[in-house]
Amino acid sequence: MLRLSTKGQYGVRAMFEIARGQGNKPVPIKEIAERQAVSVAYLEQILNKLKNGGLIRSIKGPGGGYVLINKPEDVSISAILNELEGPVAITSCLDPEEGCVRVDGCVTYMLWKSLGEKIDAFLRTVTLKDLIAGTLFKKNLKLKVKSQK
Amino acid sequence: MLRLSTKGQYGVRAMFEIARGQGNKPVPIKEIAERQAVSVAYLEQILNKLKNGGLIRSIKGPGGGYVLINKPEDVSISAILNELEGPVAITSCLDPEEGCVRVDGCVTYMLWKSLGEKIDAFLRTVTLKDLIAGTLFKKNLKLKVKSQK
DNA sequence: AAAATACCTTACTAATATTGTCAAGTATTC
DNA sequence: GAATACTTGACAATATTAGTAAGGTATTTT
Repeated sequence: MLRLSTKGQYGVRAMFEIARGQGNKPVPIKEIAERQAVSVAYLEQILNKLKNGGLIRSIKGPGGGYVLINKPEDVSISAILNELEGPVAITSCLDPEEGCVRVDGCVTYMLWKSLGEKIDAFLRTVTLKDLIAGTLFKKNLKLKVKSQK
Repeated sequence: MLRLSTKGQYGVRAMFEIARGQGNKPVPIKEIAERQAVSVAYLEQILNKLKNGGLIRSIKGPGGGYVLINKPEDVSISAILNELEGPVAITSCLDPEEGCVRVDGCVTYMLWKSLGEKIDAFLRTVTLKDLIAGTLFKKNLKLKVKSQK
């Protein structure tokens, strides 16, 4: 359950590829597509969204490609996924574009809301730099959920 | 993103209804269906899974209905969702029934794995009793993610 | 200037998953 | 034995996902 779409997954990986090329040359879409074994056409849709969201910019012409707008340490996974799939919304109640329909006293409303917030809080703490450095594993060990029932 | 299916949502609410009737009489499916404005036929599918999963049992005949097998404080949301939708698996890589196909060094593997674990850890801390008591909100305030970068 | 490279946009389609409905049972109690 | 209630399996409508296809436009290098 709670599967992330391939768009989100590929998007994060594409951003990773672009971030890795940071400082050197722009990363052409073809290169990203090859490394991820995804079609250029599909990637174009994804990168387009990220571009409109102000996360990357494109450089045309030979030698061109995509470049990050911000530094890798300033790009969170949350920001990437938000652009590609909108905010975390476990239920339609919590989707800003929909809203609560059901009558009952919304017993579960707080449950799904809390879960969504927890997820986003986590995704905000992880950045592209973490992916590049491969520090995620270590870092995660230090992130603990403290229950004080 | 990360939407939970209605099956999972209705399932949790159905379990809530059954838990609320605990100690009194078995809760007939018709009653649950009415309170949630869901068809009996659809609910049957859901309750059937929960029954096979050992979370509830059914009592036939007039006056019959569904009853929890364990106490509300021993039934976590995680257990319910696991039965209805399988374990949290953000990507197919992490689905026990599938597995990793992609070639690349799995840069994001730990990311999705960590997220999945975080989600499940949270869902394990919330039980039907919490929903009944309405303590979720307060409790959640005390659950903090401690980042020690 | 023209060719090569690379991005840009829109439309469309196939596959899959979700969200249910429907029908015909079986079991139990009053 | 009639009413109540659960049980099972097949099926269909809808929505979403995942991806293709085609025909652009913009920029740089030679």
